[in-house]
Amino acid sequence: MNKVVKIGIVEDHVLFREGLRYVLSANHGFEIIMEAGNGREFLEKLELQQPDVVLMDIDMPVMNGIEATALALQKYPGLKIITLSMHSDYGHYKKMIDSGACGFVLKNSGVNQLTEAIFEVVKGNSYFSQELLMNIILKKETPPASAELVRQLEISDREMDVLHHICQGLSNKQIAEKLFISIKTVEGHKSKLMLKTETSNNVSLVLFSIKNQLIEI
Amino acid sequence: MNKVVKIGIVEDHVLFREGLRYVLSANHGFEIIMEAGNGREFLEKLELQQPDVVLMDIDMPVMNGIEATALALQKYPGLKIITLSMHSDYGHYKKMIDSGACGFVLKNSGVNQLTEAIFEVVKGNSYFSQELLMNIILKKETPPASAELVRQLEISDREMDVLHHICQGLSNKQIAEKLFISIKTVEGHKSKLMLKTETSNNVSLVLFSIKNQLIEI
DNA sequence: ATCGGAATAAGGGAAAACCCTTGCATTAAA
DNA sequence: TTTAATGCAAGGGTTTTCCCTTATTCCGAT
Repeated sequence: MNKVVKIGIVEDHVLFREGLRYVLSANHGFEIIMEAGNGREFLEKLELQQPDVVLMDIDMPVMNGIEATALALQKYPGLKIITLSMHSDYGHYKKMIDSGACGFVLKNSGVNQLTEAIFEVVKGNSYFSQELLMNIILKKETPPASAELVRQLEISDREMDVLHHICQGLSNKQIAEKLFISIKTVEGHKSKLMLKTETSNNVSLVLFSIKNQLIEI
Repeated sequence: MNKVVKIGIVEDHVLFREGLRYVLSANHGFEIIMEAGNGREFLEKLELQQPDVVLMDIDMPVMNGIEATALALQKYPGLKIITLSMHSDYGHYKKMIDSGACGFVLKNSGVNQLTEAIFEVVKGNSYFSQELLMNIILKKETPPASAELVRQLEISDREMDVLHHICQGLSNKQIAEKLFISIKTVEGHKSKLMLKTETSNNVSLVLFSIKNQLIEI
């Protein structure tokens, strides 16, 4: 299986496209058989000839890469489409995956990565730039420093105890029994918590705690 | 910069360790200069000689890889530690990152990946197995199909209306005013919701809704 | 046409939550 | 040592929620 990989480039920036053609041509395993400046143009040219692998930009005029990918795969399910974008956020990643792309390489990656991505998808695997994946994971991590917030709001240890129990869905009575204090005391702590978090009832207090990662759910 | 990379292996399964030594030795750029069966043993041997790169298992007797990594880097900050584990979940990933590991390769990966990881960390980069990262991202995606669940629980449209308002932190009274119905009706819907979701109060109902993605927060 | 079931709406009374206030102990400042 | 501040605990009274029951409408089935 050492035949030449036929590649299509869909990218609106002419200079970038030319650079891409140049660096990929250096590899004798690749042959660029098609170029398009937007999704619509790509779909038209796709009727004439089908590449093995398509390098697809996302942001393009007339028709973007997300639509183009979905439509192209509808007609030619065997196509391997690698997203080539500068966006490394989850939204773009998700949309391209949903459209059927089997790879995602960032524009600021080296040629090596792109080359590897092409080889991987030809083999039937998927390839996603490490940088992209790590970026997504990092962004998904808890943004606010919860311990920090607890200090800022001046929530005491005992109040945190009560808060944890509230966020388990326990009633004041149940919490009182668990902590060996009266219901009234639980209510007292809860009132303080609602004051400090500027919430008005049980639910909004729990929502605040979840949103600000004061508790785990 | 073409000198031989000195490698340490910390892994409690002897067979796996031997296999690892064998496949890595095939590469003349690598030299295995140390092996240890657990974190404690590794730290002791580390006093005698320091590898460039350490392949570190997580689950080990006496001292696990998380502790060992943190302690080793405390004393030898220049060490490059690559986690070598079968666990591809976020928890293990996070703990090893926090301990200071600069790479993570799954045990069921090929030698190529491990080799690349070693080269990358030697260059000062980090390396994380694509499989691991994708697994983390996939697991973080909303698991249950919420629309499905709504149908399963036979939650009516009106009940969903009420649920949405409850999950905004509104009181029954406020919801009643918004929906132009009496408080009693709101309570009725809420009771039905609690029955269907098997929850016992406002908070547990909200928690259930969040966990099962019935609502957005 | 009528019957049964489900969704919607609402009432009464009991239980729980909420709000305000007080007492007490510990700690820090005057 | 007194004073002030803070966290914890709890009571009284009002409001809200919870639970059980009932009425009405709509709709599909007999």
